[in-house]
Amino acid sequence: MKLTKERIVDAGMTVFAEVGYHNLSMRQVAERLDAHAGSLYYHVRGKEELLALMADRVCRRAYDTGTAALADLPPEATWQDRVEAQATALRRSILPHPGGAQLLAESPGVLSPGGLSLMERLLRTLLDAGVPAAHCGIAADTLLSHVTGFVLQEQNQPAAPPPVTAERYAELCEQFPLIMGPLLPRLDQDEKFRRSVRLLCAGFAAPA
Amino acid sequence: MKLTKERIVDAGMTVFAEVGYHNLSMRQVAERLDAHAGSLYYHVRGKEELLALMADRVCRRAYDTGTAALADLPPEATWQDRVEAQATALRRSILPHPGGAQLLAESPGVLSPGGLSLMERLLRTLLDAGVPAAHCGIAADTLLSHVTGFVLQEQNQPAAPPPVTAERYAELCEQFPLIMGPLLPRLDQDEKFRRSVRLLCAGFAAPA
DNA sequence: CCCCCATTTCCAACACTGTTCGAAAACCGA
DNA sequence: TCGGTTTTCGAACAGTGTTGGAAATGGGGG
Repeated sequence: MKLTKERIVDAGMTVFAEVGYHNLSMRQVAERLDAHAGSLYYHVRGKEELLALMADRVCRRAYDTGTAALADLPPEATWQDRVEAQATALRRSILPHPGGAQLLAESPGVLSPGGLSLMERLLRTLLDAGVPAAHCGIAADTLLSHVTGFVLQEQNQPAAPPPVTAERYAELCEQFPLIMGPLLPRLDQDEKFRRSVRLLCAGFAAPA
Repeated sequence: MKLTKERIVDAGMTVFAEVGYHNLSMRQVAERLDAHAGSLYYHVRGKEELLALMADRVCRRAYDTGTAALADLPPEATWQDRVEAQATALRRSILPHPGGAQLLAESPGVLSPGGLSLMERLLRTLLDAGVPAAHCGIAADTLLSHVTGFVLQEQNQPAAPPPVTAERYAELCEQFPLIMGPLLPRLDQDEKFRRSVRLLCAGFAAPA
């Protein structure tokens, strides 16, 4: 079948979902299309452009699932709920692809059409909510970069934390009492994300 | 001169500052030490470990410059000032290395000694400030991931924005009126960063 | 039909990467 | 000086992104 920019990005996305960001190679993408690596370069300037297109696609998917999530919201939902819905839609779109946060991070995220759509809708929600107009720009920007930053840490956390000896543990408790102490509740990532978004929203609503 | 983990990390940092994250190769690091690439692997398990060590060093430097910045603060400084000082210290430590945010992003940032130090001190300032204890954990986590997220976008913004045709510009204005509109003041990055940190602080102080 | 031309694909190469491994060298105490 | 350990070399391997010239493919006009 004929090669197309669209089809290349499709193949890139499936390979991406399978092997993750770091192991994604042009040759694998080409192989999935029964083509040779060099052929891709007739349709795409280089790997960077392909990655940028894929990042844009992630943003678009996040936008679509976001509209669905917003539609499912009960009518009495607050604007914080609407913000949270968009944030989790973005997070959920990034998470299934291992290293997906890097993808969004490396390509100039918000300049693609998909990224702009996310930004625009977020600004709309904030303005409609009565958030001080002077805040809205930084607020939306902050929230988006926070989501990618959060998922970045999330995806790079080692699945199995390295074992620590008892003495090493004691040493850590002495050196970092607050971190090790009972102050940090061991929440799962979903809950941590929820709360961090609420925290941001609280900041948005604060007076200038 | 003898090869050492410490010296390897040193060489890695200088090469890193020169060529940036994406072009950093073992062979360049080795060359700077008048050694061959294979020799590094006697002292370091692989590139990942080297990068992790370098990330830790960035955090340590951020910690040190942070203590200096805190010491220079006037006594009437608010706790928001203290938080901002630490945040900008971290940002300033990442910025001079092209792609430095990726370095912190890819290695499990907060688990290294340097990262833990940053976290611990941030928790301390938040607690001393009377921030609700239930907030502090997520707050510190959020702020740190926000800084890396912010610098990530900052460093990946194309230095020269691509030229847009007049019709393309009009199309953008119609599709994204809020983004293109007068609502987003064109601030320089320093000011944007300052405000975003203030925004986060406002959220931290909000009641549960 | 056939030929020609443009679009598209192949394929071999290049320079480079991280990493491994056996051999050579350097070091150091006995 | 010997012997053993620690350290370095140097070549190799498999893989990467990317390029450019040669081959194939596809579709109109004579």
